[in-house]
Amino acid sequence: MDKVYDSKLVELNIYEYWMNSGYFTPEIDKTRKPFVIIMPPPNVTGELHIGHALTVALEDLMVRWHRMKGDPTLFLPGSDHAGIATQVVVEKSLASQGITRHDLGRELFINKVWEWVELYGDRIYDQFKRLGASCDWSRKSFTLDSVPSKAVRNTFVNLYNKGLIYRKDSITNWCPRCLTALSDLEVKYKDEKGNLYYIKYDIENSDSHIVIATTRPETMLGDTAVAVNSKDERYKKYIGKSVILPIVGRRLNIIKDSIVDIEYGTGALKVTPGHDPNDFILGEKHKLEFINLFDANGKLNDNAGDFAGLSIKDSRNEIVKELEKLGNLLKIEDINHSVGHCDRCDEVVEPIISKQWYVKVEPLAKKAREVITNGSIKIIPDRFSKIYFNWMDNIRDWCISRQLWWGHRIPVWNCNDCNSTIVQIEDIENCNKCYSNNLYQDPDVLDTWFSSGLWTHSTLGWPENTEDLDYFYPSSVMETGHDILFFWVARMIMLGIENTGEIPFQDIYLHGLVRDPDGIKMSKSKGNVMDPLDLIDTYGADALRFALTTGTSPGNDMRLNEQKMESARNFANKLWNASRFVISNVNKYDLNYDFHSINPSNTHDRWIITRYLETIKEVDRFFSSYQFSEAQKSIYDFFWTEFCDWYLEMIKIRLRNPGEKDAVLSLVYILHGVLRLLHPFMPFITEKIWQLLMKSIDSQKHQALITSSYPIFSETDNKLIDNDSVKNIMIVIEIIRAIRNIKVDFRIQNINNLDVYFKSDKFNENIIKEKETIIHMSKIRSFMNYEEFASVSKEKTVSVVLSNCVLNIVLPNEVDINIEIKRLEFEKQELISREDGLSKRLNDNRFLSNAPQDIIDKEMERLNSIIERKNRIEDLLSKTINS
RNA sequence: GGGCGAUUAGCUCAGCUGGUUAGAGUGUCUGUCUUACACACAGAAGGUCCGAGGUUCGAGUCCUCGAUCGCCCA
Repeated sequence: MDKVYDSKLVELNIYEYWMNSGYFTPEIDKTRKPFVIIMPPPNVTGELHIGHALTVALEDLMVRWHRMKGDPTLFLPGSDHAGIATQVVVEKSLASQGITRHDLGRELFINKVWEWVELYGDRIYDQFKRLGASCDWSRKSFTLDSVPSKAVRNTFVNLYNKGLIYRKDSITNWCPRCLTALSDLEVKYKDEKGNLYYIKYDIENSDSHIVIATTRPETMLGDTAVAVNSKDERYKKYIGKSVILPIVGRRLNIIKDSIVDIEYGTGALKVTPGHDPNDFILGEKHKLEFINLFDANGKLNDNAGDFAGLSIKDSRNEIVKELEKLGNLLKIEDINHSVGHCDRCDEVVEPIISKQWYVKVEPLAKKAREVITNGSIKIIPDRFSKIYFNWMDNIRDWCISRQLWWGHRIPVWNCNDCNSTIVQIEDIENCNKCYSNNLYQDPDVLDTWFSSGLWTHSTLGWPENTEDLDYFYPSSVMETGHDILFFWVARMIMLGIENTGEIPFQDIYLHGLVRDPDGIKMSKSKGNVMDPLDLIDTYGADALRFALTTGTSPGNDMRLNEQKMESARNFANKLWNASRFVISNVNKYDLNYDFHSINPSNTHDRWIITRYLETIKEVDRFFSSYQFSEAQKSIYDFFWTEFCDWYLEMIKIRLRNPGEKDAVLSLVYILHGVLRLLHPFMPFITEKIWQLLMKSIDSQKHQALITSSYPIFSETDNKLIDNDSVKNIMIVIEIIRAIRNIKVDFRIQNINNLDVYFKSDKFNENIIKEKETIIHMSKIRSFMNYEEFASVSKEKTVSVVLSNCVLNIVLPNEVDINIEIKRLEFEKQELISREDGLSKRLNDNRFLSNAPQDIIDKEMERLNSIIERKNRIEDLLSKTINS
């Protein structure tokens, strides 16, 4: 084994070994409940980013834990066609050759996208493999594969037939760059600086006028009314009259509506039903005319008169100029307002009227709400339930049609001859009614999230009643980022219940965002992304995974930086070297490693095994309650501090003695356990070491770590729990620490020239047994019982009072008695203040009558031990002063 | 406007049924190449747990109010 662990030499081989051995594919065993995670599908042409790395780290650790616990475990991978994103990428590439998708036409363009998918589609899978994701690749799925596509059509047709999908002319968010409708969720509102334009609308046949204020003056071309609040004294008199729309000259009625906010702007509202969601509602209510100003390419259309052909952005300037010229523009104010942007391309979204397909969500949402309320599905962390309810309770219909080419085409045909609309699962040649073949399919495709919403069951074969669907559905955990709770998780619940009648998963685990070292969201445009593949190259996949799950809690954002990566890599190296040490010792012995019969007699071994078993219990508890970071920390602390820093050092002297088989057995026992404990967090290095360890203890048979058993505390382990050994080792550690401290305090070089004497009322025997350990680890010359102390010069002696014994340390030089008194006084003061606090509590009747007995006992014990120590120090002080 | 979260050591964060002297990583300072590991070892310093009330024998932890920052929804 090399002195430094090199992840590059290990990871690829190990992954191939697992994959070729078929460890990722579960065996269906109907007598056992499977553990299933269906991976959130990444964009098929996307690249691995740090969010994926976190997702894999968390999912794979759950998956590996369950697999090792013996559950039939399925981790199902797949990818998403990502409608807009993929289409935009391919369009960009075509643009570099001067071609647009319209030049190619729909069919050729889609072929181009498929070519792209063929070329890059596997890249993201290869990247997931580098992270160590133990997915069942034989079951991988793509949203445009035939089964998921069939699921999409079935769902659409079912919902349509139930009246839950409908088509309607309505006001929709529309992205002028992507040239498609968007759902409400795909619009992100940002506070921005803008202007409030005050425009004068002259009252017809009158000298007076009304001033309206607007942030989007260009939409005035589509105004069809002016609305005021009937309680507004300023405008009451104008209700029922008309104004003349500047530039256009159209006559607009002045209507009243209580929705108009008297306080906002001038209190008079221009009503543009074609281009504002609120005005749309007003328009329907008051039966106003709806004027659409934009064409499908985001330019102003003929309804804009002289402005036709301008882009939306340009039209604002032109119209403002014109209003100014006409003297209708009174003033421009700076304001902050909330502006909707396209989630995908960040362009300002325009509300326009168009014919779109919608899902009537309310009936679905009702059931989806219920399964959280009644606990059928649990959200971790729980606080996201509230956010979920809040959304479900204010839900609006979901616009699912997109004016794109790449995606699931809507299964709706119209007959040009008889005008009928046919909605069905299978492609159609002839009209159902008139048998005409003069049909055309709805040109739109479905929102990508529509197919993603079926992911929990479409990946398992639905709508067919497959064995996979029967066995693996519903899945165990849906693990994903909290940012897509509505987009995805909520819709999977709605559609999962709708399609299968069952919940799609039992638990939802939501993770936070990975941010850059300054806490800023990573983005390519900001240039602050940390590339997971670079991090893997530099530090190893294990280190990346470990770093991503260190010190985090569910749902909370985390920052990643190089220090964390280094720290994780250092831990891997520590594991490597400790294992190197263990294995090198194993090779010196010919032992029978039967871990079931382990029962060492030495205190060191009994102590470390007890601590190991306690760690197992803790880890199991943390894993079961989704506290992965805490589980990881338990293992880290046990391994590094107790096992490496103390146990390994302690037994080094024993290992010099060739008869010490128990020490080697215990070493291997613990390492064997630690590797299994750590495997879900650091799969590669643990598997590699496992192979080396297994080879060294038994070259005949060895199983892979990935399929070995996760350590679990069992009843038979109880006999190995030895609290007396723990107590003894605590005393030994306290003694060693105290001696080391004195050596530093008195600036004694690290040479073995000190004699230390000790005295203990209760533990003399136990301490003397550990004499060699103490000498070795504190690097002193001798360690003896107090009786032999008489002959030693008191001037050179420093005394330390510990909780269970007193040490007298003889230094090479005389000790300044004043410094010694000061040191003892300081300790005494500290003990007195603690004693005061404790005795106050223990004299308080309210504490005694209310606190549970075990707490009172504990406090009592502490107080006694403090008093005892204090007395010893006082004793020492009086002797020191009097000598 | 409504909701959620965060505020704990210089920095980044844990701390999930309220109970020792509040922890870790990292950084800083002092030593050490002690034959598993300098990606290491030994030791040290460093905290009014955002503020103010309250509940309780006991509060970083529970409740109320407030401050600052962030996020979500409208």
